[in-house]
Amino acid sequence: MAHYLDELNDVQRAAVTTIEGPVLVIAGPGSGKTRVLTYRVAYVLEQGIEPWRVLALTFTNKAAREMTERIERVVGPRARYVWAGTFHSIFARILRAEAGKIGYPSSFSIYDTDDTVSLLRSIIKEMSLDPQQYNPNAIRSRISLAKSNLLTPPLYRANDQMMEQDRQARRPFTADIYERYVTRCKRAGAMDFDDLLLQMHHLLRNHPDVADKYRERFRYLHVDEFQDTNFLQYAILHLLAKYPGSPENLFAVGDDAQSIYAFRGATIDNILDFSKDFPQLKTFKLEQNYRSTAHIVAAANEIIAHNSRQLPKKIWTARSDSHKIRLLRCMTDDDEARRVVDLIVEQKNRLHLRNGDIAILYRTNAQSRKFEEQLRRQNLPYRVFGGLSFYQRKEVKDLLAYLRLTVNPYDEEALARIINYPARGISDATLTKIRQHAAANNQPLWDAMLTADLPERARKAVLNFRALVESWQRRAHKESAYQLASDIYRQSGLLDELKSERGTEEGLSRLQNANAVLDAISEFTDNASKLPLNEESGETPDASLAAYLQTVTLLTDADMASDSPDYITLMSAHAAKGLEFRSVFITGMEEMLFPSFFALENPGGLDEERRLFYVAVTRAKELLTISFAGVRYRNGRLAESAPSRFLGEIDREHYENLGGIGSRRASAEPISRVASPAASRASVSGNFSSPQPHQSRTQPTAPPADFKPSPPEAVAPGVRVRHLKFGEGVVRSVEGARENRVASIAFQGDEIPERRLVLRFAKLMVLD
DNA sequence: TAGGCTGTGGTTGCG
DNA sequence: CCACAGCCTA
Repeated sequence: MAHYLDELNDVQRAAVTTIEGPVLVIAGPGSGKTRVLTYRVAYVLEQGIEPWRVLALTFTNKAAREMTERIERVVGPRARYVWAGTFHSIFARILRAEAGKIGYPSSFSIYDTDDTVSLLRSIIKEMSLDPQQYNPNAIRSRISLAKSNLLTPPLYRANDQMMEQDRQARRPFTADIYERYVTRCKRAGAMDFDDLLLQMHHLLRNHPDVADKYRERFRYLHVDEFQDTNFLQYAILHLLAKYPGSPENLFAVGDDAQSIYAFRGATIDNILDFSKDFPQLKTFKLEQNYRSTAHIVAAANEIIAHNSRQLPKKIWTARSDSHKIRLLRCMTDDDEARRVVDLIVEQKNRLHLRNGDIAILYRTNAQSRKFEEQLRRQNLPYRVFGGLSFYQRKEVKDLLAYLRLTVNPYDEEALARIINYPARGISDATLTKIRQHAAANNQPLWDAMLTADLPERARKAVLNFRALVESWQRRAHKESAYQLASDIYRQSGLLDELKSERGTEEGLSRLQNANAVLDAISEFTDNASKLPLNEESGETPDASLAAYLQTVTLLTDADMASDSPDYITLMSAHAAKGLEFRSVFITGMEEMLFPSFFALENPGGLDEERRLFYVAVTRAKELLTISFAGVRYRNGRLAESAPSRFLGEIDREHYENLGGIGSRRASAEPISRVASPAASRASVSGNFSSPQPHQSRTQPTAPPADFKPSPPEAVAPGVRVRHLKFGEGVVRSVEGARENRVASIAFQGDEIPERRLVLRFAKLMVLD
């Protein structure tokens, strides 16, 4: 038996060595999922299977790359010929080769979300619909939902449920927008992200010769993060794996408890359908967690037990040494950021954590700002993930639009973006005329540029621009992508435009970003010449500009190499999936934020939020800190908030402290110090209110009978008050109005001279 | 034609 | 509060 198999436990090894027939691995957090997937591919290769017969579909490019690297370590450079990538990148590659069969140019454009939205915006405008009512983003997700469920425009119209939903949302013309959108994408030779899947499905479905070819090629199919696949993705897998005479070698790894993309169309039904469609299915459950210590694993189990629909499993860990979960009850979001960062400093000093061991997680990206401010104050290096991606920056998109137009002149989003940027005398009015002309004659903008009736000056400018692009097009097949791209960069005027703004910090960074695109193209051409696509067919390496563009559109920020290796990670809980850190801070654990306001309105939304919390908690290896604030800015308004119901779903034995505001004393002591259960119970003050009915175990202790909270209005400067936790004190001052009133109170024997309590939130009893 | 100003809307997010 | 779209003005 190969050496690497010795690194696996019994269940893992059984899964890895079952290489014939359908296999489902239910892999709990930290259970060695990546290792199983990697070794399984290695094992298949060791049986003498050619690497190009192995397909491995992952959720992110990063996961694919990591997997390839790890396989390579086991089996050597052969690993590079494995078809490992995301659904989108693998299918883009196949579609590029087969584009002619489905009526697309092989250099088709890929529309990203911004392109899609901007196209929808123009369609909505052309149709004279109200953009308020027909919110382009809402329409976009609608179309995405349709495509993910194989609903083409005619099927959409015939679907009573979809049509009724549109009527109820007062968007009855959604189907018409959808139809136009599809026509326009086709005319532009463009596919959006969903099309990469949908067209792949069409290709396999309607072209038996193509289907045979890829079924023959891919004898071993692997899917990572199976719980996050949607109906369409599953349908494609089904086409590839289920046919007469198929070996049905489909190996799927996932965890229903970590499904957090239902809002995007992912469906747990895929896991259930899997066993129906493939009756030979063998299922393995990986339940041992190698990542986290005991309290973290136990807390995670308790959280997920509150969900109704899930596959039964019990995650356990052999690691008993364990810190308890630390709670930070904070006054405001500013206070929260300060205390989280203070605690990070303390953890670094006391436990010798590196920055890279630490992550701050939050529900919404907007929460990152306050943490950034505090981290800067402490001079701690950090990196924020999410938000505006590199590839969404204006200067990057502008340059890419020039390149796209060169490769595919019918790409209307690219054309509209740069036809007059930098300014070259083609006004909005001119573009509108070209658009109207194109619409009237049902022809692409590129052709309409020649035939539209324009005033002489505008006409000249348009023809000049067209000639410039044509000069690049003629070179596209002959020259290297890099040479051509750098000429386009200069000749388009984009370089000069960016150079003229490099005086400011922002302008300089824009110039650098655009330059970075050229560096990336240079790197791409180098790499492509090193690695043939396919050793079997002898396909030549594709270093063309078109190939680069189809890759780059599918990249995200997470795929960029980092220059500073040791930084604190700031990201949304979603983005943290698949990662692990020694110390994790989950912040903003408040009702209406986590769980989000939105989730509470949708059926199943609460369960999905709970799974998200489960994912966040299980990122922590040793230290888990959860914070929440009584008051935070939301949409410019100061809003109060209650602790998240999810906090009450964890048994208090796993908490080091309960809402321990002001426990400066405690924080000076080792975190491993275990608070006595009695002390913990006593310190919980009735704020763990939970709307969930089935939580008797974690109901808060009632306050003493002689404690009657006074109305907030009764609290005024000078009066003596009692607080359940801090004891007696004197009110020094009161600021703010109504629900935002905050009192500064000096409590007897308190190490903090004055505490600021939000009156709507704090329970205070006036004593005189 | 470009920049400034006002109004509006605002989860989560892989490709 | 903050980002952005669309409108208006110089």
